[in-house]
Amino acid sequence: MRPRRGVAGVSETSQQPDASQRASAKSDLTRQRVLDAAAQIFARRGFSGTTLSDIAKAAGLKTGSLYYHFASREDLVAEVMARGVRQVAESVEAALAALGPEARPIERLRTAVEQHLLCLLERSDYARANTKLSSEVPPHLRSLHAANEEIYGALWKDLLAQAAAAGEIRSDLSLSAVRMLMLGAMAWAPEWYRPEAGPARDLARTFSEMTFAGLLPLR
Amino acid sequence: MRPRRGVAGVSETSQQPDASQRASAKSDLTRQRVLDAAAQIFARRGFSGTTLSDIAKAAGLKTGSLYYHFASREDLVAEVMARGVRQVAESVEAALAALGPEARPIERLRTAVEQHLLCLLERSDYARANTKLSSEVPPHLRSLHAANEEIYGALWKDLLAQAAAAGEIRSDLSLSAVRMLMLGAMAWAPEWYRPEAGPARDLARTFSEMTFAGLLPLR
DNA sequence: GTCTATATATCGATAGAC
DNA sequence: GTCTATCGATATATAGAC
Repeated sequence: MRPRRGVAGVSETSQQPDASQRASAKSDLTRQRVLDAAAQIFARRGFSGTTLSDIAKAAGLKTGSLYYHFASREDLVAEVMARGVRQVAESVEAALAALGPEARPIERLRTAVEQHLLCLLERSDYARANTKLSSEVPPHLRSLHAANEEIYGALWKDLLAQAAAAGEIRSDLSLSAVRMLMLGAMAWAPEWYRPEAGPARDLARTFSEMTFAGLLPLR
Repeated sequence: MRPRRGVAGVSETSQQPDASQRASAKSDLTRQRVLDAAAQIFARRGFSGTTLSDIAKAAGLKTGSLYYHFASREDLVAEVMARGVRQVAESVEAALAALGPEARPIERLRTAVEQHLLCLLERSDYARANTKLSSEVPPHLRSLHAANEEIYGALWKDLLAQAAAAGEIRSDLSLSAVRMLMLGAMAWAPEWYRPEAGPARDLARTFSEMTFAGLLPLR
């Protein structure tokens, strides 16, 4: 049987909260283990390079057992992707919040760039899996996922629009082209980045320097 | 039976050049049709999203017939990828040659950027297929392909190194990081670019402007 | 909840007729 | 050269024991 989900699976009127919570806790823990394994493997081998048996083995289960936790492979993929967007969004939003309300738009934009890239490179298997999966996944899953990406994309539109409105970035370039080019450069980074070549922080700095000040010699 | 390849399949001592050329021409034409169909479909649906029967159908053949022209799916993929790198390299090299020998390094670099992106966006299914496949393909194929990419990568290393040596771009940034970030931004572009949003030339201009002059207001 | 066993589908690849 | 037919491997998914 499949466990009830929603509202964290906790029955509000239960007389034995401990028992019901413990039962749900075991299921949730396994489910989490499966998701973590899936995110890690999807991030490395991509959508079609990853089978359910790969994931089950990494999570210490047999393939058939996955269907207790997920209705289908698509459902599992969709949840990994949703978590991926959410983790990046939360990372970036937290860093922006830490800047405080008096931060200038350009500083907020630079913070977003560096956090997005750091999250992708060294913080989250889910984030890496999401970017990789989003370019491989069949149209059906892609459109299911579009709404999540849209919300995060709106944050970037705002950051760029406000920087432009404040005159802190150029206004003669298409902001949507700029946004996609920046996100693209970062999305591709996990494909070639090797930690041995240097810390991710340095790469993030290089990227924001190149993006904001450009490659031409400083005047 | 498989047709002889190499030296364009033409027998130098044949008494009936017409006949032998016509025979090889038919095979070569079909082979070309298969490759074109494969490049187009791989570019759109990726490695695992594309089956041999998809390709055969698009080329007007049955699946089994593909094996007359290619020994395996891997061989077909490898040839599509090899052509992809070659087409981009030839596009860029032709544009560089057209600049003439007196062109300054920064101008050569800008030309390479714009040609690379244009080739990816609107010139070549093979180029698009190659970038998409290279991030999906199993390790075995990836290393087979590494040598081709290495050669093209060397062209970019040269362009950047010479621009830096001439003092025409900044020397305080890691050139290899810069190179990969630029190639990555362009590699991702086919994923989101829609011709309705504007000509590819404009996008190429936006990218080179952003890369060289940066997003900060012009001083 | 997880297991084993199996149904079902599909893909890459091969063999042989034409 | 292309076809039809089919083999063998592997993947997702299901059923039922424990």
